[in-house]
Amino acid sequence: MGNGHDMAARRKRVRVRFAPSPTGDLHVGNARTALFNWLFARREGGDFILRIEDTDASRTDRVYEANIVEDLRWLGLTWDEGPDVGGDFGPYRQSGRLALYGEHLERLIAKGSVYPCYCSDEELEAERLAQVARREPPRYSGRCRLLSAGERARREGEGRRPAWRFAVPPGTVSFRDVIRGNVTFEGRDLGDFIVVRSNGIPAYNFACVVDDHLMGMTHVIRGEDHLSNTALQLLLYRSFGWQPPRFAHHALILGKDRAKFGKRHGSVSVREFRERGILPEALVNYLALLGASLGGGREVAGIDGILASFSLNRAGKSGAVFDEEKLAWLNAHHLRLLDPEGLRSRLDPFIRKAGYGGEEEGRLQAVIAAVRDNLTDLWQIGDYLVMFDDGRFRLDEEAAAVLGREGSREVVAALGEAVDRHGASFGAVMAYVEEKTSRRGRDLFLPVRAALTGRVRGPELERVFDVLGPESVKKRVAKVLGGVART
RNA sequence: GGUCCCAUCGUCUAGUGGUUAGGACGCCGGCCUCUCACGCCGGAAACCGGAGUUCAAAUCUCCGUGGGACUACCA
Repeated sequence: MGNGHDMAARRKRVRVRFAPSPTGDLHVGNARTALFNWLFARREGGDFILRIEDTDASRTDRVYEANIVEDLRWLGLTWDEGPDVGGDFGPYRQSGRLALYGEHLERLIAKGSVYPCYCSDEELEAERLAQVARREPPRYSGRCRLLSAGERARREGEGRRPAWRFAVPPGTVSFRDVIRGNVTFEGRDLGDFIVVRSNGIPAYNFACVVDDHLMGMTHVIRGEDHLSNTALQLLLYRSFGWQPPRFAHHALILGKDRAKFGKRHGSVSVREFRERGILPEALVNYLALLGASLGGGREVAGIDGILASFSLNRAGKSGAVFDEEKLAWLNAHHLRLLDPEGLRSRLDPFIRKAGYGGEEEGRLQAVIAAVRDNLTDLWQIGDYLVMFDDGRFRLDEEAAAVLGREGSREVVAALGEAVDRHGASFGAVMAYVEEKTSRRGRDLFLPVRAALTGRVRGPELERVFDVLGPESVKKRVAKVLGGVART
C-alpha cells in the first residue's frame, strides 16, 4: 500500500513559467496564461518562474518589461524565480543567455540536426510568392539543405551569413496535451524552421526549448496559438535527447466577432482595465471564469476560492468571448466586498486623479460611504466628488429637463424653506415639502434629487442630504432658483 | 490553399447514454412607498446539420457545415 503516495513523493517538483515578450503592455490573454500557470504551481506546490523573452532587440523595450512586472504584481501573481528576484536557473532574461544558445546550437550542428541556410529575404519571399501562385502551401523548400560543402564555402566567400535551420525529418510528431488529448502533426507539413537567425540571435522555438529544459520546466501551459510550435519544439527535444515537459494548450480569448481578442476590440491590456477602475481581484476572478467554471455554479470568488477549484481539466477547449459587462458586474461585486479602509486605499489614486484628496479625511469618508453602493468601478469616484463639491457641481441635461418641468421650481423653493425650518432632518424636510406642494413619489423626489445632485440618478437622497448639510443644500437651491432664495 | 484545434441560450458555462437541458451576465416585467446600484420574484432565450450505434443520444462514431489558430530570419 501507499503506492500512490510514494509515486507522488517521487514525482518531480512541478515547475512552470510565464514567459512574456516585452513588446507591449500585458494583454489580458497573457495575464490569463500567467494566472493558469500560477494557479497550477500553487495547486501542485511547485514553482512559478518568470522569464523575459527579449531576444528581438528591435521590438523589445525595458519599459514594457517593467510594466509587465508591475501588472503581474498588481494582479497578485508573484513568482519564485525571475529577473528581479533571481533564482538558481538564471539568467531569467533571454538576452543574458546568448552564450547558452550558442553552445546548444553547436550541439545541434554536431548532431547534423541543423544546416546553414543562405537564402536572402528576397529569395525567400520570391519562393513564397511562387508557391502561392501555384496554389501550394507556402513553406521553405529546404533547398539549402542539399548544398555541398563547396557551395556553402562559395556563399560564405560572398560574405553571406547563414541562418540555421532545423532539418525536419519525415514522420509524425504527436503528443498528449493535458487539455486537448492527443495531437498529431506530419513532419512534411512543418517545413524546416529557423533555429538561429543570421544575426546570431536564436529564434523563439529554439530559445524556448533550451530555456524550458535548462530551467527544469515540468509543464508548459500556454495558449492554443502555440499548438503548432509545440510540434517544432518536440523535434528539438528529440534532437537534444531531452525529455520534453508536459504541454497544456488552453483556448484563446476572443473578441465580439470571435476573432483573437485584440486592440480593435477595445481595452485589452491589464493596465487599461486597472486605469478604468477595475479591481485586480475582479479581473483575476473574471479571467479564471472565462472559458471555464469554478464548479458548483459559483462565480464570485477570491483567489483562494479560485485556487481551491482550479484544475486544467476544467478549462474549456473552445475560445471564449470577452464580455466586458460581466467583468463590470464582477467588479461591482468585489467592490462591495471591500471593507471601508480597503475601499479607501483602492480609491486613493482615483481621488487624486480627480483633483481631490487634500481636504478633510472625515468628509471624504462620508462621501465614500454615501456613494459606495453605487460604484461599479473606482474611476466613478471622481464624478461623485465633483457632485458633492459646491464649487464644481453642475446640472446635467436630464436634471435640467426635470427642473424645467411644471411644478419643479415650486418643489425646490419649498425645499429651501423646509431647510430653514427643519435644518438637518431629512425626514422633516421632506415631510414639509410634501405638505407644501402636495406632490409625492417621483414628482416629489426627482426635482429634489436634480436640484441637489445635478443628476437624476445617484445614491439614496437621504445620504446625499446628510453629507451635503443644510448649508450646501441651501446653496444649491439658490443656484437652481437663480439666486432668488439667497439668504 | 495547407495543417491543427473547436462546436449547449446573444455571451460565459453545467451536463460524461435516460434531466421539465441547470446556473451566471445581459435583456424584459414586477417588488423593495424617488432614481441608479444592490437584493428578491417572474419571463423570453440553446443542444450547428445529417447519417449511424443503442430500448434510449446534448452526451459515443462518421460525414458535412461553421468558427478559430498557425502557416516570418516575431514571440
